[in-house]
Amino acid sequence: MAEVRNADTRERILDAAERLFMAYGYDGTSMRQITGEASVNLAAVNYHFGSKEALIREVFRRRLDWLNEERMRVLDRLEAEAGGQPVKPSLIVDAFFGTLLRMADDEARGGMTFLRLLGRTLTEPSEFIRAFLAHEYKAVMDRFKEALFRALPDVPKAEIVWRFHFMLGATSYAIAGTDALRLVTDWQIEEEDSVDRLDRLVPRLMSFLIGGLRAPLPHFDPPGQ
Amino acid sequence: MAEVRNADTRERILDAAERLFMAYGYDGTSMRQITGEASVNLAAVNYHFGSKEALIREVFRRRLDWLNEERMRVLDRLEAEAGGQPVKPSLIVDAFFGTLLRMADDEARGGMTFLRLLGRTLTEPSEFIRAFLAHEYKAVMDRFKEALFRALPDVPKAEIVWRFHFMLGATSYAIAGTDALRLVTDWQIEEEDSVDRLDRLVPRLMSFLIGGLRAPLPHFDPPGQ
DNA sequence: CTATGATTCAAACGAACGTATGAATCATAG
DNA sequence: CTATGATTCATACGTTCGTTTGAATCATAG
Repeated sequence: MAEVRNADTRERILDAAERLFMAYGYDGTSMRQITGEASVNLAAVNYHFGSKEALIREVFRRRLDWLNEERMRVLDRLEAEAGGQPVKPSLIVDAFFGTLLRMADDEARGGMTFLRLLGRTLTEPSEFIRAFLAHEYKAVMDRFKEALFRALPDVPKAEIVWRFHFMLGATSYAIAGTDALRLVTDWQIEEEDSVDRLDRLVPRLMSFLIGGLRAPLPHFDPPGQ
Repeated sequence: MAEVRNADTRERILDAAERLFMAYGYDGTSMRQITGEASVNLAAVNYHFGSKEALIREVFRRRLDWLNEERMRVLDRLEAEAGGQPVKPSLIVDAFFGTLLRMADDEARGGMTFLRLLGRTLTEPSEFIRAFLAHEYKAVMDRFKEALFRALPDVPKAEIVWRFHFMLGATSYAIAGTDALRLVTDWQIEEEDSVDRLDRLVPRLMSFLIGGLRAPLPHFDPPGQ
């Protein structure tokens, strides 16, 4: 029995789908674009993955499995080194967002293409995609929220959750790419070539995130508290 | 000659399109959905607007024209009150992002629906939409960047532009709505009802944004500068 | 009332969509 | 070599897409 799955076809489809979903979105990318770019037959996607929905789930799973496990490993190590004490907030933020951003340099794990796809997809309209991501992210989110709760015992938990949310947004934009940056600027990012740009993006974004996370607490004007 | 355009049909189409584009995205919303929800004939969109592309442009123009003019007016007033001195960064940020967020309470100007649409659209894959938004935003962006340059003379301009970008991302996520928040939390936002939620979101987000904007500058590790 | 132009309407267009089918081709086990 | 099951392939299905058409309806000007 010949049971060896042709890994090459599967990978070629996943690579093409990753790139096209990043560029044109889920609804904006057709099966014929994907199979054309991957140089495989139109029926190959349904044969190997079952459907377009199942394909994009696999596109994400292929990268997110490793990413979220790596995030857990880094946080494990930080907590072990802290030996019972809470981990510093900046280290927790770096474990979550820094680990993500450093994927950009790792072409074997999707590199910048996957990062931009992920950045765009968190606001993706398609319900099933957001539901899928929420499910994939649940465990790692809970771990990191808990770590932040312990690291910032004086900050109300609701406030921490909101700031985590804000940090996700800032990061998504940052990695959604230069296209979105066109909203803010029209000059090419001056004196910086694109290799340099990423090296500088990480510390830039980290400063911003930590500054936001550690900002003075808001006070609510008229009614509540 | 009967030259009075039926404003009712146009407005009903725009309202339906705004709501549906918010919920399902541009590619995910069909003309038949829009005209069905608006209770108008299928051909009405092409008759009144020309095409689906022209329709979504009008959806945005209807709201953004006022928003960006209002932002300019607020900044005008702040600069007049400062009388030559630079305006405080927190006031500039509030003029830009606070003015946006306060639209949520103004149902006549789109309210929360338009805000969520805008939040989602800044990462919209469709090239022509981002190009259109960049064009619509150019003037107001330039004004606010200039104001921030003057307010923060010690911060490199490239740094300010990036941080503006990060602030846009955090805000987009915040207004893209509770759906995206599901990534971070699964509990209903506790003790807060949805009316209360918005009143608290604004000071929460503002604290975060100012904290990020005023964070210590990053230093770039190995090579450059 | 009549004429005119704006608007609405039902119906249809060709193109593109995701998916399914059954035969052809391939690699391997026996 | 033959048999088997995995994979590829060309082709087609039924649906939905955005847009167009030409007649019907409406409101107003003269």
